[in-house]
Amino acid sequence: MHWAVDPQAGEPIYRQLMGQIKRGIATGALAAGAKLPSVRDLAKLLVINPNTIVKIYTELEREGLLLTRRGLGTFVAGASTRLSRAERERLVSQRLDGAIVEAVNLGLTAADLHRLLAARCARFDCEREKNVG
Amino acid sequence: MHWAVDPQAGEPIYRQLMGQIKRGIATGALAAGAKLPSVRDLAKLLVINPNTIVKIYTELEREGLLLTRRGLGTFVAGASTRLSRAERERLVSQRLDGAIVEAVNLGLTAADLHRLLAARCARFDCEREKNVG
Amino acid sequence: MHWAVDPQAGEPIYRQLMGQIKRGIATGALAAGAKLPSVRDLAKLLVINPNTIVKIYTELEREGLLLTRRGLGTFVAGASTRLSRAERERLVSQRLDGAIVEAVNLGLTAADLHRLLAARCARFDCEREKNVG
Amino acid sequence: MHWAVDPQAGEPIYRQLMGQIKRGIATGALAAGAKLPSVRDLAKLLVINPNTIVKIYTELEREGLLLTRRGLGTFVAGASTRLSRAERERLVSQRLDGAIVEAVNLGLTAADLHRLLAARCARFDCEREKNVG
DNA sequence: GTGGTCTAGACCACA
DNA sequence: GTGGTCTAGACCACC
Repeated sequence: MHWAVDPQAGEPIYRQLMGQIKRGIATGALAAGAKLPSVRDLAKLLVINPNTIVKIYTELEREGLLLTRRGLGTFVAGASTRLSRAERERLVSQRLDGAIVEAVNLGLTAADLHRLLAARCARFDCEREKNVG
Repeated sequence: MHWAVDPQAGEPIYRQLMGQIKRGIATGALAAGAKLPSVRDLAKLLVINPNTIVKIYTELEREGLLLTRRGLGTFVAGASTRLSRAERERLVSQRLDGAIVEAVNLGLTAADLHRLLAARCARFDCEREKNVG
Repeated sequence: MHWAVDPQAGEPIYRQLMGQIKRGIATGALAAGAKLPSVRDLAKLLVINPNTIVKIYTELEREGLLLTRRGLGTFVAGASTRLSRAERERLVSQRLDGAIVEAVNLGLTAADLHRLLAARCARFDCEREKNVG
Repeated sequence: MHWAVDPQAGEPIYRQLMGQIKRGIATGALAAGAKLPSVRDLAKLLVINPNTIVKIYTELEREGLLLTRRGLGTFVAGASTRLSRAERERLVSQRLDGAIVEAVNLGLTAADLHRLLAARCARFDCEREKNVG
């Protein structure tokens, strides 16, 4: 896993890093059960404050993506600790709504959206295979 | 023009709305010379603070996209720069990528995503008709 | 609403205060839509660090009990923003499990538990009526 | 004696287990002179660090509740102080109160609570039989 | 005025 | 060693 944040970017550091971890888990770069760097190590590596890492790990644990065991460290959670089906679909739908509004405002149709979605899904599978293979 | 902001979204209200106006101009939904809603009308419609609208109009006027004529209202300035098709698809694809990462993390498949997308598009059309009709 | 925390207690300050707010909402002392004290005001009142209040409000917003609107303040959320039925039952069941384990270890039976539960529910309704009435 | 700890609970593991032993002694489930599991057996059973067990046994010995005899194991010391019925019901009621507050906040009724309690009690009995049988 | 983010550094509890 | 909590104080963005 390659760690990097840009403190100068408009997006807050903690949000950049959360996205990075989420993508890592989604693509398989961070497998279930894998141990994440300790709070202090990651803070030192990225030259940011440890509390910022604490915030990120805490937030991702609340979302069910990470598990933390005191004195041991923080780990990638398995799929077992996840939310209900309806809850998960609601979260994804929220994201899709953002894409739909964007598309409508830019003059794209529902058909365009489905085409783009298929294209991005395909590309996403490619990244995943690299990590698995 | 379809106006919508989400006060709960991470993106600040004023930025959501500025983006919407810029995109409206980019796609032609807001033609050169078109009149924008008055500050108080738009504030009432979106249930947000009128000062927020004032800030947006002022900022866009500073950027040269809008023109304010005392006592008449705010209008789209001439010579709007339309985005290319590829550019617009790139913006929408970014949003879709966010939805895909979320979906993979939550154990949903590409098929699930297409199903949810279709459902949300349908619902979005319904809401739109209510506003138009 | 009466605010009080004990920095000397074993339970962390933020957890004490979270419980207090939850009980306030549950009993009706904090009605839906009510505005909570600002981060700075509450911190000054309780003589604790503002960041501790921020942590509490953030956590309760994640749980869907509070809503925060930037520049306006933090408010008690309505019942509409709540979780799915299954999700809510899961959260409550976790608490009940704790009570069951405690009961078994102390030699109480399932019948005892139901009797105690009925008694505590009754007492809880009384508190609620005081706030409503 | 039914042994169980939850590494994800807010309460630290060592405190959960210490409470369990104290309650076992209080109710008589662990009679005076009874032998406790060996450090490594209990650690393996609960999938926790053996050092944690050592810490608990040492602390309880310091409190005079346990006695360690080299090469033989750890035993319950004499003259255990049993809690009164009222005292035990009070401890369980505290746990139930937590469940009630959570339930009210999540919009569940007293009837829901009783239903969930019955369901969890039933499930708990099943697990118990598996361990006994 | 409001909350959001981040830093620096302390002390504690846990495994 | 690990994470958890809290303080003090900074600067920013938002309404």
